[in-house]
Amino acid sequence: MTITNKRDKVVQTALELIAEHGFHAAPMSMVANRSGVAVGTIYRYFENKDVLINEIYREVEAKLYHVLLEGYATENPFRERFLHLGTALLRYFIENPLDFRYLEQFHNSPYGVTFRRGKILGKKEGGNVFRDLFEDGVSQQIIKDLPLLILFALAFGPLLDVARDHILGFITLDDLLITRTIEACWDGIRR
Amino acid sequence: MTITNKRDKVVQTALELIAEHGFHAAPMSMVANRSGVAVGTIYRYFENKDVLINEIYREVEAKLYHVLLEGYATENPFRERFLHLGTALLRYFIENPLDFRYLEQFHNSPYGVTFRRGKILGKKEGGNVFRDLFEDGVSQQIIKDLPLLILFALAFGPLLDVARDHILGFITLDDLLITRTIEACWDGIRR
Amino acid sequence: MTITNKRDKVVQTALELIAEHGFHAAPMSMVANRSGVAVGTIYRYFENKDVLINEIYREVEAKLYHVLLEGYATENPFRERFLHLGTALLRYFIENPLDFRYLEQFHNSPYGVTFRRGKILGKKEGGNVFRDLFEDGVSQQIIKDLPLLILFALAFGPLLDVARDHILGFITLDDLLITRTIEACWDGIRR
Amino acid sequence: MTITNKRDKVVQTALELIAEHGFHAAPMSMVANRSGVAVGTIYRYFENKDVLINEIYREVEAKLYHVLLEGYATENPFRERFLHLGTALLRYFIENPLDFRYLEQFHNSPYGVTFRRGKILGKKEGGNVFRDLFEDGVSQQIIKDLPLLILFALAFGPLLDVARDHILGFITLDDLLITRTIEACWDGIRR
DNA sequence: GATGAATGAGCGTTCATTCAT
DNA sequence: CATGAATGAACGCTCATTCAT
Repeated sequence: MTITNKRDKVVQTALELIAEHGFHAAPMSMVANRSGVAVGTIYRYFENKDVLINEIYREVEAKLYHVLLEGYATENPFRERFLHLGTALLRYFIENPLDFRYLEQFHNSPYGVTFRRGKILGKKEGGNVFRDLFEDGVSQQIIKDLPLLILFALAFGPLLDVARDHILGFITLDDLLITRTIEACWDGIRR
Repeated sequence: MTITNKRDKVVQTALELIAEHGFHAAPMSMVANRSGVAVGTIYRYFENKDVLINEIYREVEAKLYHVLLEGYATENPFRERFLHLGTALLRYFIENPLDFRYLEQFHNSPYGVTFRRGKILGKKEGGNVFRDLFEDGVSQQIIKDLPLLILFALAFGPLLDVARDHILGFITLDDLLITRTIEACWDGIRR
Repeated sequence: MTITNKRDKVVQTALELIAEHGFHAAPMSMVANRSGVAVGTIYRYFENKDVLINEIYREVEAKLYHVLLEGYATENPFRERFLHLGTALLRYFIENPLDFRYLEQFHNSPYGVTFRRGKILGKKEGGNVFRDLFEDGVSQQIIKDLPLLILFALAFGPLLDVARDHILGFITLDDLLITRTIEACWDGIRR
Repeated sequence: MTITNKRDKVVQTALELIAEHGFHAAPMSMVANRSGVAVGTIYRYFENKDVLINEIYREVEAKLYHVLLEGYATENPFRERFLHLGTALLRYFIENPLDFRYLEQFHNSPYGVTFRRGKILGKKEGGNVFRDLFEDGVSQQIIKDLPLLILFALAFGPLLDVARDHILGFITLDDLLITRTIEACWDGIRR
């Protein structure tokens, strides 16, 4: 699936460059070069570098949410829904390390500061899923009665750490390890 | 406690600038200006910007380890030791938000790449404490039999997230919340 | 013949600045200014200052060799060939004092160290002419049997000195003086 | 003969540094360091760097003249006097390569521009020797009737070139070669 | 639409010089 | 006399952005 669309080629190239080496290592001229596009062309599609960076973020986030919600059934029992999301999240990052790295770069930068509030959970559609899930769990007295953000931290914080360690090659996650890790997170939040 | 020593003033200023706005937003000239020092003076104490940045890291890390180990008794039961470290860690970050932010900037940058492996846990004295603790816990069959890095992620990942949320003002941690959060982490790792 | 090409304007400006005042007195910003070009523009054409300096050298050398070889006939008798080269060399420097000064600055600097070996004589086409000529002269027993470098020194050293004195205004070389000087050099090398 | 005098230690160190690597490679702080002296101390003895550099020049020149005039007898025949000076000059440079290199650096720099006029020959005592010698030779019709500077170039230009080649290791001068080179210079100037 | 040459503010770093001790 | 910490102008170079073609 080669990208012919220039705009998308730019997005992809910038994503790779930034994910691998940070914002510093992705001058517009280099993005242009590797995209097979002229510098000026990038500015046709994105007003400036900030806009490009934010746009990439939005696209990655959208892709991620899309995958997370695939096969997610609101009517399933809480535990099942939690395991689904946790597993999908971890798998997505393992399979898309560039996206994971980009998200990390983004969050840990002036760009991401405004978004930080809810990390994986946002404000949009995707966000509500997490929020709904955990509010549901709390009111059903299945999980601990703690502020949402703390529940998120307990549930997903370890997953992100573990994804990073895997991507950096410090550990190797297999199916069993993934399952056991997510169940440990479950132990952390359940009553 | 105003700093009179120029070297330390530079360290403090750079720490603040970087913690708040990132490495980009801390040009040497600005560090100099805000330190009330000439640019050249910085270079008397630090060979270059990289050295300055690494030195700040080392100092923050040392301060943190010192606090963590205060009152830490190897002979105490596992759970007690774990709670001690978790609580000390979280409190330290809440009380030293600049240090927390600096550590985050550092780890999430080319500088920190080499250190990333063990986040809070390192190689030195401090690091062994964490490693020793968890290996102890595993062999005593008190905590889950998982790779160390996963245990670390479960135990401390949420604490860092929660510290960040507090520092950014999204939640307010009080003693009760701190205790409950750390106990939730405990639930995550214990058998 | 005004230069419209920016690259060449930069080369010319840098040549002048360096020839007249040395490498120190030719900061890139000044070269840019006097070229009517922005600093960044220079770096489109030359990777860095070193490259610019070496490139100028190459161009001057090429121009010089070209002139020297104009009308040079390998089949002529030795003495005639020698007089041709000596005269062409001296005349070139008198007519292109900036080139002369540049070559001097270059040779007398870290840049030129690697080239020093053969001063006027090089490795390329031009260089072989000198080498061939003198080896020919030695084997024909027309000139003294001395190491090539000493022959070069005897033959061309005085010409360079004399060119310098002329350019600096300490003497004024006319056709007669040029001829007599070169013939004196001839006396120095001939058997 | 270790130098205890601080002023002289500075002169010696600066001479070495500059001779070997050029003015660039001899920051005052480095000169101070290697001299075992504080930066400020240098400024006690030399108003500024320029003064230091000119002072070193003066000392080297004086040492050189002293050696040249050793055993120089005005009453000797012209040829003998010429050979004496040429030999002494060449030998001095071979034995004091640092002095040679310093002199070259100096002459080929803004500092030396004002002195260039007479290269080896100056204005002072030493200078008169050369001037007197050649004016004598011309009026006695022993050497060619050419401007003094041209005679100097013919007589000493090759010697300097040859000294440089020796110092840089491109040739190795022995007694025979020295003699033959100087006699070739003699051939260049004699009638 | 697309191009890429051109721009220049801004960065990290060096080093001659000063001056309080 | 001697010290060396402190200064800050100046340098080489980068890169986001513009605009004539």
